[in-house]
Amino acid sequence: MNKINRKLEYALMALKYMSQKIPGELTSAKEVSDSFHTPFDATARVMQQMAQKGGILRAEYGANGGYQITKDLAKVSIHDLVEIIEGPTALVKCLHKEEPCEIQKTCNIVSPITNLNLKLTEFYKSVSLKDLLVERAAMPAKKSEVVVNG
Amino acid sequence: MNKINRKLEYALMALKYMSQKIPGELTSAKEVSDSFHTPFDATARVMQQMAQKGGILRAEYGANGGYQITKDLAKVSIHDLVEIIEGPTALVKCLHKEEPCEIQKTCNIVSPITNLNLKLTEFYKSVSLKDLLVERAAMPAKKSEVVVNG
DNA sequence: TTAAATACGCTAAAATTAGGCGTATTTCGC
DNA sequence: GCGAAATACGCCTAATTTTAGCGTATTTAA
Repeated sequence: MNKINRKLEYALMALKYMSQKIPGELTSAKEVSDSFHTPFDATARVMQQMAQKGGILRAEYGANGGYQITKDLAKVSIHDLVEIIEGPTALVKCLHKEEPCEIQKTCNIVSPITNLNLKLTEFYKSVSLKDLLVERAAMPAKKSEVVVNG
Repeated sequence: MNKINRKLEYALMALKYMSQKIPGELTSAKEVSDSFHTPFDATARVMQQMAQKGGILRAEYGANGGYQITKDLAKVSIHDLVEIIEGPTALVKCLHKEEPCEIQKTCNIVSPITNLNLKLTEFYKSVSLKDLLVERAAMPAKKSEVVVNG
């Protein structure tokens, strides 16, 4: 469990790359895929998603077009990004109703899993993209309390 | 990301089931798979792993054999269990050396991912199987601080 | 008008997960 | 002693998910 997939990696790489540019400068998907030797299509797609679904980026069409960070990365959590890239997140499918599990009638761990899922979501919401990606010289560690028992 | 796999589900179901029995009573894999309608082989396998690799369970051979919880579930974390069931855990493969990634030379997110991986591991280590599985009537919530920035 | 860029649906390949089969070993009960 | 029931475990196949690529439409600068 807990493996990061390629799309999320590409998204993080692009965001970090873009966050190091001077604000307002455009970055094309090709520029990112060339810089890191990531597959163009997949790289382009996650940048599209961040522009379309999340509004983290703004797209400029046409030749010389590209993307630009529009949201304050301190206000976007890793949880937000994951939902943009992967859609609704949950430890198990049965937690977002779509698919009732075939053993649900007898399942004895719905409550524990639900609880763990909640705590994990809290954790991911507590980590901003700025925390994660942006280098900060000497900033005091901010603590986020995560309640383990509920 | 963060999806729980079947093996881990079966392990948790078995552990919760067993934790509700009177201490010392044996539970066979068949009993668990019958109770929850989980596939026998997969269910048996995770119970074997918990006995062999982790020492959470003790196996008794032969007819009327079965398993018994031997470790204090308060002292086994969900992180421990995941490693027993899935082996070494990491957000990305390149963190346990085995497989160097093909884009590693240019990768700009090794440090962020490493950091996130560390915090996530801390989180999972802070949740014991007792916290997760055992019903406790009126126990005050214990807080575990997880430092988000490092 | 052409080139470079975003936008996106569709399909195929690759990797991972899940399940099942076969067999060996242990031990209880008859 | 024998058969049944249980753990132990290697191996193989099917199913699912992930990953990548192709094709095409649209937008805009030069």
